Amino acid sequence: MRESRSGQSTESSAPVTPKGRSSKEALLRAGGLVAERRGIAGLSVAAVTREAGLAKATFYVYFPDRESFIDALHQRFYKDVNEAVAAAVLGLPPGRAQLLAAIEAYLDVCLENRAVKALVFETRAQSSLTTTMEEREAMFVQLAEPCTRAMKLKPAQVFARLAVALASETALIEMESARKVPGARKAIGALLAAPAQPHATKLERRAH
Amino acid sequence: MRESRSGQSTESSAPVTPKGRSSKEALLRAGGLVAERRGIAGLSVAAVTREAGLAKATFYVYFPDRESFIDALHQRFYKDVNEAVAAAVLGLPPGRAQLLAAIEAYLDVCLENRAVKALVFETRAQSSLTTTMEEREAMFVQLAEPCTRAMKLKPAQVFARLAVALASETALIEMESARKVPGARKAIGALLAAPAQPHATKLERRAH
DNA sequence: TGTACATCAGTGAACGCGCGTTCACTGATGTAC
DNA sequence: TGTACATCAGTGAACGCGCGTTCACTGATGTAC
Repeated sequence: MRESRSGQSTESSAPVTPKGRSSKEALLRAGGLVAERRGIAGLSVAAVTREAGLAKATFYVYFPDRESFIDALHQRFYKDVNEAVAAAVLGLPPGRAQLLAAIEAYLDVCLENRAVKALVFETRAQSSLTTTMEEREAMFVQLAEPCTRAMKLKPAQVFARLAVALASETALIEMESARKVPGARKAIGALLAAPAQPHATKLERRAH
Repeated sequence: MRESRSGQSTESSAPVTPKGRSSKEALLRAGGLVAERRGIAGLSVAAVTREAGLAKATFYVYFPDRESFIDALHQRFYKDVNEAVAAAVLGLPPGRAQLLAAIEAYLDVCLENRAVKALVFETRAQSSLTTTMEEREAMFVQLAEPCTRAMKLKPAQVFARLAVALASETALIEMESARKVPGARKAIGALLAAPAQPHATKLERRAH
């Protein structure tokens, strides 16, 4: 509403000293740990500040309320993903190769941000999404759609959503074993290799 | 812990009169409505009883606690799914046709139980799953695995999970538009038509 | 060097609120004699 | 037919609890003169 200087609505006030910055950082890091252990329902202000070793009231020095804090965690994750994906697809034209490269980059970032990815997955299901959070969610599909379109998969948007779902499920598989699962990554490639011929579903290819 | 007679831990005590049965039914139906509107976090005892037009205390006549109630909703949904899927795959051998038939049946049940399906999707992400709920969740993958195995998709379990993820995402798509989305159903068929040849991911098929 | 002041980080204690749950109780219905 | 009793459904009011949030305040640091 007010936010005179920065314009970032997820921050109560930006810290100006190094100590302040590190406290805010500590809160966000603690948020990741708590989210991993207790999920979104357990992501209380009390739990986060306890984990960070700060007083509850300190939380409100850096974030206007709980929702903004969750949004900030969300935002961070997507910033990481965006950068990694952008770097990975650099120079690749929309199509299967670009889509798979983007998914690979996404999976790598998920592995580095296990805690937050879990939170993202939870948040997705709930109606408690901020408008900005919903927009970030839709981003993936928007990014994938030109690829499915170039692959002549119709309807392109539906295939884009399904591709994102495959990536998301694979991220979960990898989170469970806490490492890359090449079999799963290859599986995505195999499924997305299907030619979109209308009669494909009625044909048996291998079995004579 | 005790539960002398029925052995069903999700019920505080089974109603014996028709009136009692209808009250319990009203609570479960109200639970579905509230879950659809407010999600799992909004599925409070107060909200459910308000919706059902009963006193809060009445809730505890039929359910030992809130968790058991959610579990009961969960259980109902899976019972419906199980029956529909079992009927749909009757006589079909494990394989692509069986898998697609099962998914079709699953999607139909989801459309009839929009509220509860949303709840299931939410619950899946949270750590708050009961043991029995986790078991019900794993059921889908167990059912799909013989099919992916028969389709020579390796690793079969990974493909089974991805197939379930595709079905789940399609259920969400259909819930959003509140009706069947044939394009999405066909898309699943197209993706699951991919032959599992090891080099498939490196080949471009159509583009010369 | 000493002191007055502004700035920012940080906090203990309290607030109201809605939650899940329990309690002691009422009222209706059916059966026994 | 009348009455005593058991059974079950259902409830209003209260309970403690943990939550998010606010308040008035302290302490440390840096700068001005």
